[in-house]
Amino acid sequence: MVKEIEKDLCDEKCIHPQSICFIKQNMLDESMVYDLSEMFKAISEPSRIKILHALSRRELCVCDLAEALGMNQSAVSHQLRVLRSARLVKFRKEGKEAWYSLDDDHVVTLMCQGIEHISHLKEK
Amino acid sequence: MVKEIEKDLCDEKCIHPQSICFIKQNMLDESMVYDLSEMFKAISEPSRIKILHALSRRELCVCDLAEALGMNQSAVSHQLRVLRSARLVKFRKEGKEAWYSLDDDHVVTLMCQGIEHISHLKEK
DNA sequence: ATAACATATGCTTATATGTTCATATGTTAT
DNA sequence: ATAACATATGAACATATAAGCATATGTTAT
Repeated sequence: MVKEIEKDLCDEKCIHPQSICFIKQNMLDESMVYDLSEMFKAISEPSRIKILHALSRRELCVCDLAEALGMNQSAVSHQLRVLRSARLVKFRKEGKEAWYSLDDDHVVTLMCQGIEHISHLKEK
Repeated sequence: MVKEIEKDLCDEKCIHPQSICFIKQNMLDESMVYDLSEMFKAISEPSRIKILHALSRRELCVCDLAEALGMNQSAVSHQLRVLRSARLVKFRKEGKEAWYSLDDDHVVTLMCQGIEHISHLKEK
């Protein structure tokens, strides 16, 4: 019976059919893989990490971010666009200024866990 | 006194000197940003996500990974190399085969939290 | 209306990275 | 020794992306 299922899921070339069947039965679906990828990609770029970390402390305008992080205005704006489309930050306009803040604390939580993890590795 | 510190840390161009000082005083150091970036980059690539997820279930050889994930052997091998240098997977040789497994449960924990997060978003 | 300013964005360039192909390395069986 | 096999790796190519420049958009003050 189990053999039958394995026969359906695997082809003859399999070296370890059971392993392959097991993986195939437990795979993440494509859209989950895609979303995970997008999320981690969003928080894997050094300048975006700095921006998110800064915003985790307080709401900031583009110009302040640029000045504080030593980036030029255009670069910050481009990265904020990426963070916006990943729904990680939101903003409100106040006159000429755009004040950005985190849209999603959860992602910063992930980032902080990453920080803990790395601090841990460094202690060793 | 506080004004003095701010004067040291900010230049005249600042639009909101206090914000900028605050960020500068609380910045992640460069090496942390770099390490975070490397770690998240390692788990932000679709094929690497699939590989890590598969390995989180059981030890697997290259060929099984390739077959189960529908990738060619070379692509898997290249990605395993990336994961190895990020110290996320380890392997042992057994005859012709190389059996890979996770080196670091913590990173998979991060991945799982990502999955929970996204599932949560999708429910809304 | 005009000037000064804050931000956004299209375009370009430089660089990074994933995949494939061909091949090298190392192992097992005959 | 040779053939078959599993894996690793170098080279080439295609694609993605970050950053800078120039400029557009929208706001405020005069």
